[in-house]
Amino acid sequence: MNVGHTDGPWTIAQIAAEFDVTHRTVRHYEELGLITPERRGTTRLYHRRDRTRLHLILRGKRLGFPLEQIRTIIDLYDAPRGKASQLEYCLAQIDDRRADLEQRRRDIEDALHELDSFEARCREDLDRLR
Amino acid sequence: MNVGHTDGPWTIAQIAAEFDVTHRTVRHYEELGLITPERRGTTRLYHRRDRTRLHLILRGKRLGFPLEQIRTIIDLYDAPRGKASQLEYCLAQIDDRRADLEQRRRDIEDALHELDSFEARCREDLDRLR
DNA sequence: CTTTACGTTGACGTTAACGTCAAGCAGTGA
DNA sequence: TCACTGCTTGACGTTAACGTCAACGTAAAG
Repeated sequence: MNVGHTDGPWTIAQIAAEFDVTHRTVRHYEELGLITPERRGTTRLYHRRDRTRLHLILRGKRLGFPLEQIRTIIDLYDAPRGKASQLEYCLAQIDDRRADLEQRRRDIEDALHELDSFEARCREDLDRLR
Repeated sequence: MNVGHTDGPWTIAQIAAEFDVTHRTVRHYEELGLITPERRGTTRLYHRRDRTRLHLILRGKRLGFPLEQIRTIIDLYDAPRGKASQLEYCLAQIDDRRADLEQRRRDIEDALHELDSFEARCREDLDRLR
């Protein structure tokens, strides 16, 4: 069986193409500390961990979060949680994040409902025109 | 009964305070054509229509849309829809917008689920620590 | 009648998130 | 060996979304 095909380390070009971003974008995220690829000599090598992070970054961007905030979020997932104080801090952060996301969800629901009723009005007008 | 209290025209300071933005921000939105307040002499007067638009703008911002895109959306709501061709254009735009919003909603659902399972893990760890 | 509070128009500054060269190194197939 | 392809590091440019003066008009209040 072929195992080396889907999980080896990836080059910056492969990563960029797969996530449909430019190489400059990937580098920018690294400059901000959002991803930290391995270095073989001077060349960057991306592992599964980096891909996971990139995935989270791009979703955060689609949701309109600034990169700095995205960094604190994905760092939270990777943060050490050995002591009770650290775990409690995590739980508090989680609550904050959830509140934010739920607000956005409400906004989206509202927008979708308005869109629905607007569509209904348009269809009525269109029917009446025939 | 008092009717004049809640629906007169408003000044820029009142509008800005009520929506918790700066006067500069309101002016910026006007520069981009997102709102077009009345002018009494040189002074701006904001009506219910402007408030509705501002409300849509700020929700769009919370959802991470760029102002230019927000403009096309709220213009859509106010656009003339007399002819069938115009109505059909509106309906097409509505579908586009809905697809976009639904994508965002999926992203949010995913993020919330990850947050849930992350919280569960944290709580387990915390329980085990006691 | 002058201060004080708001309002207005520039116009330049700032931050975020990259885009866009330029110039150089490194492996590799002909 | 040489040309080519891909990767790397600067470093400056750009766009969006305002922030931040400065300088001025005006209307009510003392």
